[in-house]
Parts: sequence; structure tokens; C-alpha cells
Amino acid sequence: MEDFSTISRFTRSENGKLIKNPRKLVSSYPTFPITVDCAIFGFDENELKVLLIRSDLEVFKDQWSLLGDVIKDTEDLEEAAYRVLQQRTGMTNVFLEQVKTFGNPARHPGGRVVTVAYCSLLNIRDHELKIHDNELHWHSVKSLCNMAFDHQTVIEYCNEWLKKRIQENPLGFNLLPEKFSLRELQHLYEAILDVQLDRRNFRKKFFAMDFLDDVGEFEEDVPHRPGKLYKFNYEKYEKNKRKWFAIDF
Amino acid sequence: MEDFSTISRFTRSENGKLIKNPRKLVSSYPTFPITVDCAIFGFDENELKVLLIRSDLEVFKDQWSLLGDVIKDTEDLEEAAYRVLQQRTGMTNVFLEQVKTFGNPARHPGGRVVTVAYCSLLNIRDHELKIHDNELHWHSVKSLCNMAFDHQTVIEYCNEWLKKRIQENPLGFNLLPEKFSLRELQHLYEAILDVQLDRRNFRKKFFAMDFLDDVGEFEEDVPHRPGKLYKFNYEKYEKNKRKWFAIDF
DNA sequence: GCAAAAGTGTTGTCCTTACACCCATGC
DNA sequence: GCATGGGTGTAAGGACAACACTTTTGC
Repeated sequence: MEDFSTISRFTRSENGKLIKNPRKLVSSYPTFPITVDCAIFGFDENELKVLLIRSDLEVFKDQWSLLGDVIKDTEDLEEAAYRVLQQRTGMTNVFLEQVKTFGNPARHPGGRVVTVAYCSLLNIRDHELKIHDNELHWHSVKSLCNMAFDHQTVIEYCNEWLKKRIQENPLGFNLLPEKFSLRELQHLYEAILDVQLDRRNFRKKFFAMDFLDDVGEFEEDVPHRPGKLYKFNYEKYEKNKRKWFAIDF
Repeated sequence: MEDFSTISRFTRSENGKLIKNPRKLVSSYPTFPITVDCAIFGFDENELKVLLIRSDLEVFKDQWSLLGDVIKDTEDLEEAAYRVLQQRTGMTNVFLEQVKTFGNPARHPGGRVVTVAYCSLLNIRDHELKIHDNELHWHSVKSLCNMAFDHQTVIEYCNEWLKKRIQENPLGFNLLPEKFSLRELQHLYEAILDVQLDRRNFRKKFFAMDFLDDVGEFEEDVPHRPGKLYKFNYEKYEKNKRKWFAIDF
């Protein structure tokens, strides 16, 4: 027999009456601190990087942490994440998406803190980092260690999420300069997916999808024949993108 | 010039010192009520259904609401969602996965409440609903209206999530009885994806994926030739599943 | 015997893969 | 002239879409 005695007093109105004062109801709810944490990814030296700072907490001395902050009373979760991002990178117009919420009661040594993880993708080369406190800098995702809180788990989850997403959506371009060569694009995919791809088939694939605009320029300062540069054309992508993924698992 | 004066006092230690007392730090954080809301999907009469109750709040009189509850101090988010699910459906061993967190400051009329949405898939026929307060019952997903809070948005988001996920993972079987016919499986896909599928190609596809076990039984009480019944074999699926989705968007 | 759905195979098309050669540039 | 990667084409195999007929059962 099931035990229903545990049904929360918050889920039922007593004796079927409607609740007239929602403020009173909500003020009876237990509350918790909520933060956002941003896994900010960049691509440099043919490696996927993530932006980290040293933790402020003595229990996590010398350990690394994602950028995050508590949410403010009046801002939406995504706004909070965007604020963190802008403050640290100075960038606007950056890809940002919610990935998962982590709420293990023991994830923070200072008491229960629920955090909403966001993933951001940006082009490292196009900007300077702002506010370098706590040794803010880019770390290779392949060699993470000494992470504070559950941030190792969070980054791994975001990394898996990214692996999946760049195969089905054109997110990778956010990690590259506006104009890029096909070699750069291929290296990006190879690094994130950890595979080797055939160069000829890779080109055919992307040209067939037909959303790369030849900008009529070429790579510079490369020690070999310069490749053409392309731009991602979002309008073309939107027009041609497939609406229907086949069943396949 | 960027304005960094807004950087939260919570994100930096003063003058670079490490914080010795994380409890003190966390107790300085603003706090918010957190709930979980479950979009519990079932499949019946060739339609995708979602389990709803009448809202308790007078401002949402006669409107429908997802099943949810505040989280308890010591339980993880998923535990809270599972608790809600079990209390209402009496079922254990049910598919449950986090989908997205909704934190719009105005989403709850009683003040800010952040909610973590979970999606659950279960077989309606295999069980009785427990605790029928507030007119708990199954609603067709196609004809939702009069939803309380932002629950219309939440359900739509979960529905889109489901559409995508059943194309790449064998989640659909959670909505069917243990033994099912291929017609039932096809109708499930057709209803959720809102497409018509070719019966012959559909069968070929699933047989080729090779994780359906013929249980040697047949449909009963159908007004036509009974079809064979199959079971989903998770081990076979795990062994044969593709590791690598091709780039395609 | 009629209605309704089960069960099965083939063909053409498209997509994917594997693979090799010449070209342009920097040094 | 040599190293490095740019740029291209083709052929074979596999997956997918379109499509029609026979079989079995309930009524």
C-alpha cells in the first residue's frame, strides 16, 4: 500500500476551498538561494576551452570554478546568466542557452544552493577579457581538474550537451571569427566531437547544406596556401533547414 | 564603455582574501521558493495526454495546472519530482527527466517562484490514478486551454522536447504497455510527431534496429486480424545503438 | 463475403563513404 | 623545390521513400 501521508501541505487546499491570497501561500513556501553558473566555451589553438576563475572559498583553495552569481529579485534566469557573461567578457550578442539545473542538497559547502547551468559559446579572439580577478582565464576542457563545487560535473554535462547540439544545429559558428576557413571549421568539429573527419566529405557536406557565403577573402599569415574565408548565413540556414529528423537510435 | 559597477558583491571576495565561512556567505544570499512541476504524459485513444489538476488558486479559478510541489530541504530536485509523480500515480519505475527551469519573476501571482519542469512518460492503462482531488485527470495535449501560471508554455516546451527525443531515443515505449503491437507503436509516433508514416517502412525501420522481441502472443479483442505483440529489449538496444549522429542540420 | 488491418518485397533515388590527384603558397 | 594544406570528383554501398498485393481474423 502506498503512503500518501507525505503529500505536502503545499499541494492541496484544505477542504477544497480556493486560495484567495496567493502571496500568503507563497510566503509559506520554503526558500533557497539560487545561482546561475555559466559554462563559457571558446575555441583556440584547436582546442575547446572553458572560462574559469579561482574559487573564493577557502575550502576550495586553488580550485577552479565556473563564473556565476546569485540571481537578483527582478531578473529572469537568462538575464542573470547574461549579466554574468557580459560582466566578465564584455561581450553582447553572444550565444547563451540554459542546459540543466543542479540541486543536490550537498553541492555547496555553505548550505543548499540550487544552480541553473547555462552554456555560452563565443569567439575568444574577438575580444579581451574584462575584470581579471581570481585569475580568470581559459582552460582546456580536455584537462580539467581541481574543480570546486560540482563544477566538474556541470562542465562535463555542458560539454556532452554541446557535442550533441553542434551535430544538429549550427552552433559551432559562434566559436569562430565571423570569417573563417573550412579548415578551422573542421578542426572545431574534430576537437569538440573528438573524431577525425575526411576533409573532402566535410567540405561537400557543408557546401551542400548551402549556408556558407564566400566572402571573397583569403586566410593571411598561414605558412601554406591560404584558404577561402566564409561567413555563416543565418537566413539561408533558416530557409533550408530540415524540419524533420528521421527516427534513428 | 562597459559598466562593471553592477558586479554583484556575491561574486567577489573583498581585497582578494579567501572566504573562510561558506555558511555565512550563503546565508547572505537572497532566497526564493523553488518548485518542481511534472509534465506527465500518457498515450490513450491514439492521443498524447497530459495529467492535470484544477488550480487551487482563486485567481486561476477553473484553470488547469501541472502537478507540482515545493522542494523539501533535503531532497534533490529529481527526488522531489519523483515524489510528486508517485503520490499522484502510485507508479514507481517510471521514466522521468528534467527538461527546463522557468524563472520569470512574474510567473506566479503570489511572488517569485522558480520552477524546475520535469517530463515523465508512463503507460496510462497499467494503473489507477491515486488521490483524485482537484479533478485530477488526463487531458489531450492537442486541445489545452485555460492553463494556470505559465503551464501552457511549460507543456508546450515539454511536448517539443518529447518530439525531438522520441526520434533519437527509445522513449516511446514508456508510453505503451509492456507488450504492444507495431500498429500501436506507429500510432504513438504519428500522434506525437503529427505526421503520417508508411506502415511498411515503419516496420522495416524498427525491425532493422533489432531491439524488438517477438513475445509469441497476439492482440486480443480487436475487430480485425490480430497483430503480433512485441517487447522492447533494452539490452539489445544498448548493444546496437549508434554512438555517433552525423552532422546534419 | 466483407471490412479492416496484418504481413511482406522491390525498385529507384539519394546520401554517405572511401579514396587520389593536382594546385597554390611560404619558406 | 619542398612542405603544407587547398581544392576537386568519382564510384560503390547503404539507407530511405514510394508503392501493391495477399492473408487473416471478426462480424
